[in-house]
Amino acid sequence: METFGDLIKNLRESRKSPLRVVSAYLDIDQAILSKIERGLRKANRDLVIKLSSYFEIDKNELLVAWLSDKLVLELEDEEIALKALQLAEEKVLYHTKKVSTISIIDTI
Amino acid sequence: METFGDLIKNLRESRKSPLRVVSAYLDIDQAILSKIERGLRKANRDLVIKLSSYFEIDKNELLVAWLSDKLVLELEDEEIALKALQLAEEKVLYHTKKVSTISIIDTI
DNA sequence: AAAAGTTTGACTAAATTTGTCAAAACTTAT
DNA sequence: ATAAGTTTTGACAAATTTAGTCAAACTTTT
Repeated sequence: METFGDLIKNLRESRKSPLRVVSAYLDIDQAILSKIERGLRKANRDLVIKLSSYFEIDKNELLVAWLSDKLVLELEDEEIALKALQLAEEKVLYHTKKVSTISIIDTI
Repeated sequence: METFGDLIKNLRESRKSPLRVVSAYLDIDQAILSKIERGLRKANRDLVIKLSSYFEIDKNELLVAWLSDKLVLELEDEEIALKALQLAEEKVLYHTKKVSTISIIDTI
């Protein structure tokens, strides 16, 4: 399964852009980009957005790849990982539902 | 939906234990426990395990509640939260499968 | 072998997290 | 009402983690 780092490394190589060029565009040191590609450093949200703009790909698609990687990192080697993910999903769904209910109430 | 903080606060109150007593058992300042209960501080893994032992409840159950809260925190208000959770699930499943495949190969 | 590209590690700076404490604010019982 | 017990708050310092910088070492391409 492709990590965020793999994804942007593949994108960069398919475009034959050297680290030097992409990192200059992103305004970061090329050592950092190299490490991000190999999963040794985490990108931040702004950087992900800049990357989507550089490679001209959908912003949210890249954000999802990046965020999911962050989640997996948080889970580490926990054997309870799947259960935690599922409960987190329920919590997010609950929040969404709650917010939209409030929105509906607000409009009445 | 019940957060990790709510959960342990409810447990503590149902047992009529003051913060002073529980925090002494956990060997932390009671201010920290108070903040953890209200979601202003994050517990760490060891503390969660101590809590499960104090309240005599299943360790993994409490760890799932805690980990899922951490995941939700990581997602913040991202509208792409659900997609990221689902992709993270796929990544975790892939890892698991990969590991077990390697194990099988190793035994041959 | 020279040039271009990538990786590594050491170092500093910045930011975040964690722990401590005491006073303030509540709550409950007398 | 007040005293005692409990919880919350916020300021502060210490510790840990994360981010950025740089140059040398290593690898690949020409």
